[in-house]
Amino acid sequence: MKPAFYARPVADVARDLIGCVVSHGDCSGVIVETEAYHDSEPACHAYVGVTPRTSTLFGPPGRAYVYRSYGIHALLNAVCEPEGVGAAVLIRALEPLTGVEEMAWRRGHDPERVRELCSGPGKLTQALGVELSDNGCDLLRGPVVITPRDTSWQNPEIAIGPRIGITKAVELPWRFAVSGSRFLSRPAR
DNA sequence: CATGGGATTGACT
DNA sequence: GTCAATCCCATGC
Repeated sequence: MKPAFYARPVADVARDLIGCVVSHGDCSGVIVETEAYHDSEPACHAYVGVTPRTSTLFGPPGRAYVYRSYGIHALLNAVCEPEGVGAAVLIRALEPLTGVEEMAWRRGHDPERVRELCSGPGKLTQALGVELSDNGCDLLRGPVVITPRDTSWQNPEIAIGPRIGITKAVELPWRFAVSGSRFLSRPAR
């Protein structure tokens, strides 16, 4: 993934991240679901402006924004658009690729039930072992890395719809998911 | 300094 | 379908 990839409109990056691979250590998965967030709309954390929490979002693109949700889960985002704009793509679901045994162990699950390993934004960070300390890490250098689509994922069929689990700016069609994938947090429209 | 809410999940009725 | 867990941090006094 080139640095310029992330310095574009966040919804474009969200769409183009579908099919790319997220890795952490020996564990990895193909991105099958994303959502875009931008400081111009109230569902985005960056809507309130630059604070200690949102400084990562306004920082250089191509970094990880990791935050704690509901006091329990870590959620992984890729910071987008030029520095000074607060925008990021939330990674919502992965199709497990490598390190399945390790991910199942972290999730306290049977490795056979691959479908439930990374089918949600909180699940995939737990499976990969991504934590709050990974906030701000360079997605080109790691520890969390995103790499381009494999040849088998060159032209995924993508379903577009409204974002999930938010109460503001509910109408924006900024959720992107692989049509018919069995690894989504929720089925695509 | 106190308070309230949340980009979720899993357990339970 | 309902609901609690749990903690960071933005906001307001």
